[in-house]
Amino acid sequence: MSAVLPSPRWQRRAEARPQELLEAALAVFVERGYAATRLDEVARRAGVAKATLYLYYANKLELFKAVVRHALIAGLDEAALGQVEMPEGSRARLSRLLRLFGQRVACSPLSGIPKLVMAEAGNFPEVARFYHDEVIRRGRDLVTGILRRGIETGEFRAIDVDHAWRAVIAPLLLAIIWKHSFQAFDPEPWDFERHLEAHLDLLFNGLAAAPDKTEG
Amino acid sequence: MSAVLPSPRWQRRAEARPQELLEAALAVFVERGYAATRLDEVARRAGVAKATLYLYYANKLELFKAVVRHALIAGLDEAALGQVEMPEGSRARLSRLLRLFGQRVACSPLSGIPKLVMAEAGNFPEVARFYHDEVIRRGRDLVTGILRRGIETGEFRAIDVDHAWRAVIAPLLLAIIWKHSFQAFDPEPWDFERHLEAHLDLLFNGLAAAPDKTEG
Amino acid sequence: MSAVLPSPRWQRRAEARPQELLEAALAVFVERGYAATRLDEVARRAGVAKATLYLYYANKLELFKAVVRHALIAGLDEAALGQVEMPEGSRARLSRLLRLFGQRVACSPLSGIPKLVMAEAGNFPEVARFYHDEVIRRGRDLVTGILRRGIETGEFRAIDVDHAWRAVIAPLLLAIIWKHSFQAFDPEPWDFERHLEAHLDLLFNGLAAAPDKTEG
Amino acid sequence: MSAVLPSPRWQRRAEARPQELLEAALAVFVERGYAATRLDEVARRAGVAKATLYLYYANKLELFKAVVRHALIAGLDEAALGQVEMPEGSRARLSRLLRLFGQRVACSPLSGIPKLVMAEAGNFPEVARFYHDEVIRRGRDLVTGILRRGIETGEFRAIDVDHAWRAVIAPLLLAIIWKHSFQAFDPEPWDFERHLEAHLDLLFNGLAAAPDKTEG
DNA sequence: GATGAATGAGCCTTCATTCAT
DNA sequence: GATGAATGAAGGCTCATTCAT
Repeated sequence: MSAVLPSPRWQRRAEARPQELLEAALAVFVERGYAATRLDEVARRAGVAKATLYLYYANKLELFKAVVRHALIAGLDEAALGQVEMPEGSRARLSRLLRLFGQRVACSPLSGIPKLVMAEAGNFPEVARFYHDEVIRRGRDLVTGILRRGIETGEFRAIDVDHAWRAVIAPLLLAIIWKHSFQAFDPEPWDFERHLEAHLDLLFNGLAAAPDKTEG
Repeated sequence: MSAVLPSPRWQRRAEARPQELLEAALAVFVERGYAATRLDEVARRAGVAKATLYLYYANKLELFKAVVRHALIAGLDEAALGQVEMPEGSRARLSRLLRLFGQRVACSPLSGIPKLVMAEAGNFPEVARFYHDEVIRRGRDLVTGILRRGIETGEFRAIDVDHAWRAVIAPLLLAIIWKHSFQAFDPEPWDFERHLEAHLDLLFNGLAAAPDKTEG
Repeated sequence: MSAVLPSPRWQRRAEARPQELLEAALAVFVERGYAATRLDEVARRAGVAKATLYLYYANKLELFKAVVRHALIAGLDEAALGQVEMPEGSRARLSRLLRLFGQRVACSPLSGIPKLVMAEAGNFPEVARFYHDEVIRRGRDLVTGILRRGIETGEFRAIDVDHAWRAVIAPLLLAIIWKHSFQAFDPEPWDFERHLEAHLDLLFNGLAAAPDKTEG
Repeated sequence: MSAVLPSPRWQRRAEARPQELLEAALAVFVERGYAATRLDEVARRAGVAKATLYLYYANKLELFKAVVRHALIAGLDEAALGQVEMPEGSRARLSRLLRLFGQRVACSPLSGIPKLVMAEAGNFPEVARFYHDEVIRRGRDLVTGILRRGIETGEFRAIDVDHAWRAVIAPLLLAIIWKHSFQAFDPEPWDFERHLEAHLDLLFNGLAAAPDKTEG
């Protein structure tokens, strides 16, 4: 029978389409940011006509929201991988966590997602809330968990965990921003490894339980 | 009666104008970001015609540069000058610098500028280059200068200054991002002071020249 | 009743559009010149939105080029082809070429294009270069080709072809200028035919291979 | 009496300012053409503020008219110098006239005026009429006078003087157009001398009274 | 369902012109 | 009279969105 039917000019891909559109959109949003993303380009990369986007998403904003939701779910699964417990010391555990994040996120195309969120969160509270509640909270819990355990075991000094966790994470996020925003203008090539080592060096010395140090 | 006086169509304010324009522009850039800032709106807020902007600044980019110079670079140069004059130790010096940045930038509306730049640098290479060359470089030089001096005097350990400076700054930039993107969704109120203290605590312990600490 | 039919907001005319746009553009360019032509007006005359122009032509310059190609270059190429096919003498050939140009260009609205180019070339180097490279070169090649052939066959004197070709063409261009600039103020009606005859008369006598004529 | 009356406005205009303004304006109009001339630039070259222009000329158009009037009067006086009669033959006379025009106008900055007029006449009938009546008519009379005399004396063939005069002048005008519009895009340097020689060669051969020549 | 074609609203920038001093 | 300062009206171009097929 099918031999009789004229082959349609396009194929019905209602199933696969949304996925493909989201992936193309993610790529462009990550590269360009929200405002600078042209739906023309998204469509081109997805291999469809621009109008086709509107069959699936009401407008640019809805597409953006769908992209972030979709991408963050993937990102969360990725993050979950890093959570397997190992019977190591707190220091090794923290080290492993940060290195893992470096490999899996900061040094991969995935880094586009936190970058995108940091860049656009201000304009899209929904996105910000989602990311805060689902991603950041988990990351924070991981870090504070390790810190607290390290303090209990005496490996770390008794620091203000609820505020210090950001200082632990900050250099990794800065690395992501640097890579996406300024790397191109820095004459020296970007060396994430040494950047991370410098941070860990400072961090572990800063965390280390030691005799006494007075305030500055 | 005043009703008789013909209200002039416009006022001549050559002296005050640049200031007023910069202030209006700062406000709009901070609220909307670079790309989304409409010169129409800047002009409206400054109470002038759009064309008047072009009497003082050649184009949008130049206006932005002027805003950044006025709002950030002036402060940085001031800070650099202040640095030389104080006969303090490196630790106090670094502490003072970071606290100053916290007060003057991170906790003020000015924080909108680094936020904006981080968000949109990817789309506006000229903006990114300018910020990198004019602002970041100044900040980096201040920090690395203090670190190097501290190492020379023996206050600090011999760390990898060229890579560690970002770790010193990162928590402040993260604070800015946090404030603009996620603060609203955090049940706990944002306490920059304690955040900074936690960072300084870690940092100075991490920097402190001390007996022996082995790698992790 | 026809009143019930919803009149479509626009019509889809992918086939006919380019032609229509070019015709509208030609008319406006001829009436107003290059700089003074508003794309708004071109669009209005073509019955489309301004943005529609950009579906077919990247910008004003490209639109202009397309107009010139459509209106002039096609004719020149046609003329060049015709040249090869005719078994006439060089004199008849030159005569035919100039008469053709007279009919097709000088005496038609198309004359607006050379006029416009001559008038505005100084301000739009790209326009000038395009016209020089695409139109003038073609015209020059046609003329010099005929002249050289005529000299070879002995029909014409051995003149300085590389400099004389402009003298062959000049009266035709002057005719165009006259028509567009001064015709209206000349009490005598403009008689292109006789003007051309006077030129050809002078020209062919000037070209004719003849006994001896001494210098002046 | 005049000492008592306040000096009328028009008297002030007869002083130095208008001259300077006109000269500056001439230079810019010649360089840029009418539409592309910026009053800003005219003012800058004249060393006055833009608003000052409006004290002397109601608007851009009036300034343009004044410039053309002023410049062409000077040009005509210049041209009149060449009219002194000499006891030469018609051929030498015509040769001298064209060479003189070449030197004094085509190869001098004055060429900007005919160019300007040819370019903008279509849009400014007043200018066109003025130029036609005052300049072109004189040029035509000079040329036709020489031609008629040459025919009478038997030096020239009996040609259609009333139509041929344009063919005599055309190459010179084309030279002016070429210089201003296309010279820059021609790889070969512009050689006015040879261009003129080629024209005169053709012209005098075409004019020469000679045995018999058949068909055109 | 899919898309090529079309558009309206808007933005940055320019410039002749006018006002206030 | 002279001018620095200001502006209104455009113009070229872009792009999210919608329609006709």
